Amino acid sequence: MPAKSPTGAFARAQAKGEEALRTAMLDIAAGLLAAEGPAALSMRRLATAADCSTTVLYRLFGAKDGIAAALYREGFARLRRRLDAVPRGGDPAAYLAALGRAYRANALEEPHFYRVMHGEAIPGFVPDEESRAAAAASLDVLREAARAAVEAGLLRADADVDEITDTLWAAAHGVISLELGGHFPGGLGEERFRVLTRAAVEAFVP
Amino acid sequence: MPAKSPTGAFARAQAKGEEALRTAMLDIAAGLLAAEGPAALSMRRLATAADCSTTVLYRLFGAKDGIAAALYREGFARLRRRLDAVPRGGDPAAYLAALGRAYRANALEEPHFYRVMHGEAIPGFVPDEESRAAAAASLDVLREAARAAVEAGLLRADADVDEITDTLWAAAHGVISLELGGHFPGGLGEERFRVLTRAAVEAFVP
DNA sequence: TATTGTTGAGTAACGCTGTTATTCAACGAG
DNA sequence: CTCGTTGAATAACAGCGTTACTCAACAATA
Repeated sequence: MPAKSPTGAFARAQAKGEEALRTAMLDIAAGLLAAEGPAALSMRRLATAADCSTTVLYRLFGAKDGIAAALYREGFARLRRRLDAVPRGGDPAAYLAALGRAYRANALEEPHFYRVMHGEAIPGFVPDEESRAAAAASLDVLREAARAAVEAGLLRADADVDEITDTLWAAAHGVISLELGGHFPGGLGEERFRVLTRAAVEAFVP
Repeated sequence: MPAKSPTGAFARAQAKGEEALRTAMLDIAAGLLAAEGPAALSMRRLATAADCSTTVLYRLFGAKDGIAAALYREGFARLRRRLDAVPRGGDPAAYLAALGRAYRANALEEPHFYRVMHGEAIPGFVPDEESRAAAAASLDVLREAARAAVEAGLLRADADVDEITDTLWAAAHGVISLELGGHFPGGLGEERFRVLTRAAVEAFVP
């Protein structure tokens, strides 16, 4: 095998145009993040992993913030896919509970991603408006589930759907954030998670 | 004034022994954190602000983690003082609401501290068991308020006090964390905060 | 075909970070 | 007076984000 043959992920994706290159680079970054945590997300480390120089990264993402933003959006996109994949059975209450479990599972299976999605991990990063809108849109299916539950008479008819949605999101995120922060010694478990989040649902039961 | 005269905060505290020195250094760190954010918390910056070398910091705190741990505990100590200062009027429900407002006010007035307290801000820092125990103890007054509310018959008698406490904490923290993350465009306001956290209380009302 | 202009990547540097080995000054004990 | 200890400063190491400079490869033009 000739030494000059391009074998890196960078060279392989380079032939397919800039967009493919960006995607490939983001894949590498996501892999690095999931495997080794946010500390491994340095420009040099990333360039080495992709077999290229840091210049390429700056052309593709502008700066490190660009990579952080891409990972932020990727994290919420994964969450969205995860939530969308939850089967909506006939029972709206069971569906809401399943969404909660899926949300938590997504967070715990890739905690580094969850931390990036909530401002931790990458020091100076603040998502722009568009990214935050995309993040909020990841919860569309939750909002729909809340609406369905109201219309099915399972939740109070006079309750605001947005209020329900935000309450549920905050409750789930709050518990998971404290769990990741180590504030529940010995972990939490699905049952305890259900207990600590059920108030957010039950308060809206007529 | 002779140039050799010790005028820095370091020199001033040095005369009072090691513990005073540590306290003074922590004060400087807390000021730097509150004023300029976690990015300003570098060993060199801190040493410069205290008019000493970085060596002193390593003797006092071991490593940067030591400073992070100290700020973590300081943040929760401030929270505790804040919550303890809330006047407990006769009405347990109003007291619980006031505790919630105080918790949020504390977080929003010094958001950098709140971020340090919840793992953000200082990349690699993970609090040890003792620090986390102290953090949990900051909420003792909330636990007491929950117990009082149960005993007053305001909350369900069969409800577990720890369950109520954790539910309230997670609800408040979840809303505030999302608020700091920019997920409520245009901010939140006390009224909206009350709305989004009231489910955590109302679910326990008999 | 020869020349020019453009695009894109690599190198090396700047100033910053956390950390520590080395050096040196001050002080108390013998 | 000398010795040992304590504690602070200096300077160095590797790594960080970022970018100015350099050069090679290719397209367009004369």
